[in-house]
Amino acid sequence: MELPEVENVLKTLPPALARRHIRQILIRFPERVFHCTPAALRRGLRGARLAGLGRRGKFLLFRLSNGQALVWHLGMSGRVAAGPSLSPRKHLLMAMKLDDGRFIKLYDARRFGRIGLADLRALPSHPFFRRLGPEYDDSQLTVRVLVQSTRRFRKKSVKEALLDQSFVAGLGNIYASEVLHDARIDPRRPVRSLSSMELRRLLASIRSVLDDAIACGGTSVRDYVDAGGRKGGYQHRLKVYRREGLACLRCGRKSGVVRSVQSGRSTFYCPRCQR
DNA sequence: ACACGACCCTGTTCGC
DNA sequence: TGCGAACAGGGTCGTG
Repeated sequence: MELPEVENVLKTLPPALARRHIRQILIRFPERVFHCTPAALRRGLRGARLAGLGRRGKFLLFRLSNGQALVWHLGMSGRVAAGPSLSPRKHLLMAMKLDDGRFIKLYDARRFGRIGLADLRALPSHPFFRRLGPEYDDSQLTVRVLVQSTRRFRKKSVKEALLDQSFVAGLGNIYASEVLHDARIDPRRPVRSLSSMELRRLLASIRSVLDDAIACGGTSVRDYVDAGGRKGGYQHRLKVYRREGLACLRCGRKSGVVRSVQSGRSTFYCPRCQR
């Protein structure tokens, strides 16, 4: 679940859920609660009123009127659903019963996700967020900031830097490959070796690819669905991700897209037009 | 101070 | 068809 998918999950949760009071909390995988005890999470949520939704990087925020927020990182397989009953219970991570009788249900098949409670006024210092880099659309994020940031990385490739949430928050494995193809940069290049002109292209591509993906409702390459159970549409726009052996959609090179592995994760790129 | 691999899980797809 | 291996929108921790 990357930034565009999280963004679409929050956009597709029924707005009517906000302003409802939380009556009951069910936590089925207490080992997935971090930085506070499950009891403290329960105490923070019970009786509170939902005040809106937010996002920071890949974290989804359920803002509460008591100044706190339920924070959820969806991991690889997080899903959310709202409805009149608790079923289905398979892979249910936690649920909140609201005062209109409906449930907000958080699912996590692989249990890589994390939930926690954060004080909204101190969000940046919360352990979940302390090391997060800038949002992709933050006006404070400039080429100059990126140039400065690349100096921290001794050996890291530009692909690995894009996956590092302290560089820019929100990119994951699909969009890292797509962004680098859009920017015509070889993913294996040491990020330190990029010129400021290349970083300018990289930043522009981060913004355009993520904006497009959000507008398309995210990428459903496997089983991602939004809060309404609907698939995204960006999988039809992917230029390289999971297109190994197929022609490059930009330069036309036959069997152009190559798959390699970096830090144990697949990278897809065109060796002709990405340099 | 870094870089790397192992590890946490379940589900689906692939190759023999 | 069966069965194990490989792989999957992620991140943290221990080790060298």
